Amino acid sequence: MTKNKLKNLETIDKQAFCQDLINWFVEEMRNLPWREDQDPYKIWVSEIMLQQTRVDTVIPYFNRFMEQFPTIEVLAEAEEEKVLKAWEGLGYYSRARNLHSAVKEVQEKYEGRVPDNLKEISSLKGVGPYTAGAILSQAYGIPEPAVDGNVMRVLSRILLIEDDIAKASSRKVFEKAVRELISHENPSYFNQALMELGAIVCTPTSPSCLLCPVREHCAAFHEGVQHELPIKTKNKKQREVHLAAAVLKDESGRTLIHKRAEKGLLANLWEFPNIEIHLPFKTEKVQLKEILKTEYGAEVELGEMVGTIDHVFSHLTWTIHVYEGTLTELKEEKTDLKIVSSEQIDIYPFPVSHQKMINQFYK
DNA sequence: TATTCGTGGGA
DNA sequence: TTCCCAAGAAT
Repeated sequence: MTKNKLKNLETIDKQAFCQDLINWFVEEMRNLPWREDQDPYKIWVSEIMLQQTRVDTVIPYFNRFMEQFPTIEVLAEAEEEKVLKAWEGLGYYSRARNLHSAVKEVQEKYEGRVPDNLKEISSLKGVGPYTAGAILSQAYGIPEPAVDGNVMRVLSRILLIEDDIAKASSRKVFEKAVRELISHENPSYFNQALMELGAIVCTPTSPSCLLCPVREHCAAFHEGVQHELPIKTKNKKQREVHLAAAVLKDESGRTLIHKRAEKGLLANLWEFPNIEIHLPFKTEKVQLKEILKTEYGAEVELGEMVGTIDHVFSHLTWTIHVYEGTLTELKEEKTDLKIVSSEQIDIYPFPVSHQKMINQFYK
């Protein structure tokens, strides 16, 4: 009853495949800042940043991050707010908080040395199956699979694997394939070459098969079905959320900002005070003024709506109606509220949606 | 297992 | 415009 999904593993010339793949990588690999040496810390940071994020986007963030936090020791002793600020604009901010937490654990529990075994490295926050394999193979030469989206796309074509790569369970199929194929002489280059091939040649929509170093090993190429793979089900449409936000200034031109909750969307980042609008209650302006008083202890004079910010996340969209106003009184001193000047505001990490508000309505 | 977690770029 | 995507992990 068990269908043999990896039928083409029996016929592929594994030795020749590895050789063709790695020889290509040696010639064509891009010069990337985290490839300058095999520092496990640099590889670790790069792999976290690269999760669901393009190489071109990561490069400047990685360089700045390494300048600011050059070693595990430095990062372990940094304030979380500084780490989030360095991550500002990169997205998926729990990556930064998990990395910071895990680096602290490595510093304390392993004397600052990144673990070189699957059990320990996998126990670190933010290190899942892919990242564990990437670090172990690239930093320590251990033949562990590092299966990301590239690897699933490439191998789905080479081995004609028709599992839905959108399903979490499919990753195991590809890990099994990698365990059969991986070069034990150079697992680092093998893993990186599969990803590099996916990024440069074996691309999602129009693979450059004529430039592919392993096309003679590729079942999909021989069948002419490379455009039909991988199989991937579509994702759902985003949920729409409406917000009303207030850019409030006190008599000296400073503005009120609020630190978001420590869990959930944009956790621990800062924002302008805002509320989600549920229709069809009072007008949003009245709701906003009311919440500012009850939840924030802020007495305000609100003007008319001055603009709209639209922002798209992967799973929802925000439409923010922006109100300007005057802060006349702030009753309590709360740690998640601050009144800051235009110079001080640059210290705080904001999501891109609120950076837009700073640029358009504050500075 | 399915959903939640960002952002910017390209088809 | 709309959709998908890009070196995934946590829950």
